[in-house]
Amino acid sequence: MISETQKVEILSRSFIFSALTGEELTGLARMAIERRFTAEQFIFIEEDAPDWFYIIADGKVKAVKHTSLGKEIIIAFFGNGEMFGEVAVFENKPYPASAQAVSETRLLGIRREDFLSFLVKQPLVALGIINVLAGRLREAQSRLRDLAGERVEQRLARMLLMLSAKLGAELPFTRQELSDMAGTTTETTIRILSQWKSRKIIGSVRGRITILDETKLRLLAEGRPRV
Amino acid sequence: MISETQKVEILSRSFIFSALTGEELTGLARMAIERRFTAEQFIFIEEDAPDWFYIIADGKVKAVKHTSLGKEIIIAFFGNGEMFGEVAVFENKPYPASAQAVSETRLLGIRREDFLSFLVKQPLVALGIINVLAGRLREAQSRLRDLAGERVEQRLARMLLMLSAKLGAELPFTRQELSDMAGTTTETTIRILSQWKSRKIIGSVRGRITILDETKLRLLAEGRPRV
DNA sequence: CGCCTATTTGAAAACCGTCAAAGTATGTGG
DNA sequence: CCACATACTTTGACGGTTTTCAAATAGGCG
Repeated sequence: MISETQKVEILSRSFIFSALTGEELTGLARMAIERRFTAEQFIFIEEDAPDWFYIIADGKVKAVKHTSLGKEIIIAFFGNGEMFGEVAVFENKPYPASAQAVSETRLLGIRREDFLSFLVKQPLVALGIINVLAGRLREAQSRLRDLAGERVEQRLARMLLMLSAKLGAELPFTRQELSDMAGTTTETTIRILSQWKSRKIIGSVRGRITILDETKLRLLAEGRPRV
Repeated sequence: MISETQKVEILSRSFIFSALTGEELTGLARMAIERRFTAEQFIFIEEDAPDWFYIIADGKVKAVKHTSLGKEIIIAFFGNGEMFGEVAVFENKPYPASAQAVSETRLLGIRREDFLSFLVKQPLVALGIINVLAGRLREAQSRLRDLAGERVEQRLARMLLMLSAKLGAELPFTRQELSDMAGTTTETTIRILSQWKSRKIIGSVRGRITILDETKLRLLAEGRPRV
C-alpha cells in the first residue's frame, strides 16, 4: 500500500497532469489505486471490458495484438509516467489490445467513470490527452506506411531509429521483440542485425542493442542501396 | 461565399460539435472559412505547417503518405462531417500526411490558434475529439496488426469489411486504391478480387465494389483455408 | 554444472512483387 | 454516332524477398 502523497508524486510526473494544482492532483490521487504486476503478467486482455485507465508508476508495459495464426504483434511500449488503456476507456468499448508487463511494474489505476467525470472538469488535462493521442496517431501512421510499403531491412532501421529517439542509443529489446514490432520473423531480424553488427552500425549483447552509427542507419532507413 | 447560417448548419452535422448550443456554433462559424477543391487537388502536403484544422462540408478526402520509393499509401478516407488535419494542429508539428480531395469537395477551415482557444473553453468538444482520436487509434492498431502479420488475401478481406462497416456494402474504390490501403499492388489485388468475383463473394464494375457474401468474406478475413 | 532462453546458420519453398502486354469500359470531340 | 484517348482491369511469366522448418551454438542464472 502506498500513501496519497506518493500517488500525487507519481501522477505529477505524467505529462497529461502537468497543468494540475496540488489540490487537483490530490483529488485525482484519491481515485487512484496501486496495482503491481510481475514480468510477463497480463494487466488486461484484448476484448476485456474497459473498466480501468492506467498510469505507469514504475516499470514497462507492452500492448500486443495477435494475428489469426497466433503470431504476436507488438503495438507499443509504455514507460514511466505514460498512460495506457485510454482508447477503450474513452470509447467505452473493449480494450483493442492486451497489456502485458515487460518487467516488474507498478501502476496507478483509475476507474473509467471516475476518470471521465474528472476529465470534464479539467479542460487542460483533456487537451494534454488530445496531445498524447495525436502523437500516438502520428507514430501509428508512420508505422502503417512502413509496414505497407517498405522492405524488412528498412522497417527494422526505422524501428530502431524511432525507439532510440524515444529511449536513447541503448535499446533493451530482444530480436524477437524487434521482430514483433517490425512485423517480421526472428530469423530475418537476426540475419539483418548480424550484418549491421559486422559493419559496426550496431552493437549487441543478449537482449540489448546499441546504436553505434546512426548516420548509416538513417541511410538504410531511406533504402539507399549498398550503404 | 456561404452564409454564417450555412456554416452553422455544416458544423452542427459534425459529431465533435454535437454538444454545442446554437450560440456556440455561431461563434465557431465566425472563425470558419469555406474552401473548395476539385478532385485530385491537394489540400495540404505532408510537412506543411499546421495552420488549418478542417471539417468536411461536402465531399471526400484521403490522407496519403509515400514510401521511400514513391509508392502511395492511403492512411485514411474522410467523408462528410469528419475532421482532419487535427494531429498536426494539436501537436503543433508539420502535417504527418498529405490530404487530397478525391472528388469535388467543400471544406470549412479554422485557424489553428482560433480552434485551440475555442477548445479550452469547450470541454465537451474536447471530449468528443478525444473520442474520435481514440476511434482512429483503434482502427490504426487493427491495421498495424493486419499489415504486420496477415497475408494479402486476409488484409484485403479485412479492408473491405472495415470499409463496408463504415460505408455500406457498396464501396466506391478502384483496385488501385484498395491496394494502396492494403499495402499491396494492383495486380495482386486484381488476382484475388477476380477469384472472389467468380465465387460470387463480391461483385464489381469499374471503380465500384459490392460485397455480396459477407459471411464468406469474414471467413477469408480469418484465414480459414479453402473457404 | 545444467537448464532455459536468446542467438545463429542453412536450405527449400511460398508468397508476392515486378515487368510486359493486352483487353475493356467511359467519356469526349469531331 | 463514331473514333479516339484515357483510365481501369486483366493475364502470364519470372524472380526476389522473406518465411518456414530444422538444427546447432552460446550466454546467463539458479
